[in-house]
Amino acid sequence: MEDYLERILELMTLKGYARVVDIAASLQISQASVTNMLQRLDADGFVHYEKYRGLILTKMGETVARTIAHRHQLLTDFLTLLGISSKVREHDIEGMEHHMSPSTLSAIESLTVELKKNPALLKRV
Amino acid sequence: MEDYLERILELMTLKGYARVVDIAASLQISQASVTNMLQRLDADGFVHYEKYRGLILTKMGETVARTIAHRHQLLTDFLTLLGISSKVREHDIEGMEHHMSPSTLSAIESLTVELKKNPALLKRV
DNA sequence: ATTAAAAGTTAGGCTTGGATAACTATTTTT
DNA sequence: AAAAATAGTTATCCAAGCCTAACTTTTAAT
Repeated sequence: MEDYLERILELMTLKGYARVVDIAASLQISQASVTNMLQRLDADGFVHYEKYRGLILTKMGETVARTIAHRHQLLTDFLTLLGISSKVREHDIEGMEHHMSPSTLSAIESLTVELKKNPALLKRV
Repeated sequence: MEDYLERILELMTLKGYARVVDIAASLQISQASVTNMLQRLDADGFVHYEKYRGLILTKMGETVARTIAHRHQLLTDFLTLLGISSKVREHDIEGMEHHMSPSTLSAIESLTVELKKNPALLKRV
């Protein structure tokens, strides 16, 4: 569910709308799976979805999606700083991001800030 | 599967054997689920399992389990250094550990080493 | 040695999140 | 406006991993 919300926000931002076919291509899953999940996201109040007509994020859906996107960015920054290649980085973030608590994330966030100020230390990593 | 191997090694080390009932208690799942997974671990060559009689790790199973345990310890060290409370820490590690690539892990490992040498920086995190 | 308790197993079922195939609706092309 | 192409939906199925209930085996107590 989080992956869907993340991708929907991304498409919305990029193109102004998020179609089933685009979400499916972006997540590399079938359109049928997307339709299915959209019905759940609607039932759970994260999107308003009208069949054949499209969807928009609800207030709540957008808030959640932004939190997820922020988390993703934060992890990207951190792993980039550690010199992890973009492919491995994306794979790892994909796996980890939905399981990390706010306190761990905020610690990593401030660690990243400090590391950016300390290239000497980073060179040793 | 990794969770099982990790816990089996832990019980083996701690008590010299790993019974179904102990694995179940430790992972907080039913005994039935444990039996089921042991059959898979045996089929996949990670343990030798004889029903009603117990189990031992194969060479391969032990190697894998040690790798998993090392990874877990490494993440524990890192998050401890960041000041994450043990409860949250365990929860997060549980979620993340099975999705991290060797390169990310080794970067975090050497980062942890460097951070230990730099308490001034850590204080700011 | 019998019975009771504990441990282990099997069978069958549920949920999540995927898939394919067949169908319907919408959009684009001619 | 009709036909073709694209998009979206529904129905049905699958696998992983968990569950409970019912059963069997082993161990412990009397």
